[in-house]
Amino acid sequence: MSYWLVKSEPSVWSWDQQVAKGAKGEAWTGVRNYTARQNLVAMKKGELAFYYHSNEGKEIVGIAEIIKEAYPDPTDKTEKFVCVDIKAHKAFKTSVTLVAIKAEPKLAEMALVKQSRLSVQPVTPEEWKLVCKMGGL
DNA sequence: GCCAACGTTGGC
DNA sequence: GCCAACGTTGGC
Repeated sequence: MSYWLVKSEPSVWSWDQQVAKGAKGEAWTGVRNYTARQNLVAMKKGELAFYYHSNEGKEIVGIAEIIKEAYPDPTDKTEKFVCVDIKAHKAFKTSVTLVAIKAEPKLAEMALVKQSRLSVQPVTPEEWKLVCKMGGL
């Protein structure tokens, strides 16, 4: 069981829109980076991912679940990249801001802090537990 | 809106 | 296959 973190600009696709899709979920398309692609491919059905809002908010707002493993991204004309389907799993009671993450020494190694540009990242079990706690879950 | 960090492209 | 130029992301 691996844990992940996916990023979205709320102006493009927000948590609320994801929630509105319900159990059916939505294709997580638009990844055009090979490191992120590798992470997408490694995702297994049923695994969980933090849902992070970049630019606006800069906070983790909830948890999504992978409901379909990697397949070719229909929005990619070059046919090199893949996407997965995810659905909203659980909202945080309180969102965990980037500021709060940076203020927590145990989270200093998070990819979110170290590789801020990577849009699909792995999260360690320790980080997962702590961030869930900070989010009120 | 600026700029640093980083990924990608293309000429050699 | 290196590396300079360029484009993009995302925090501030």
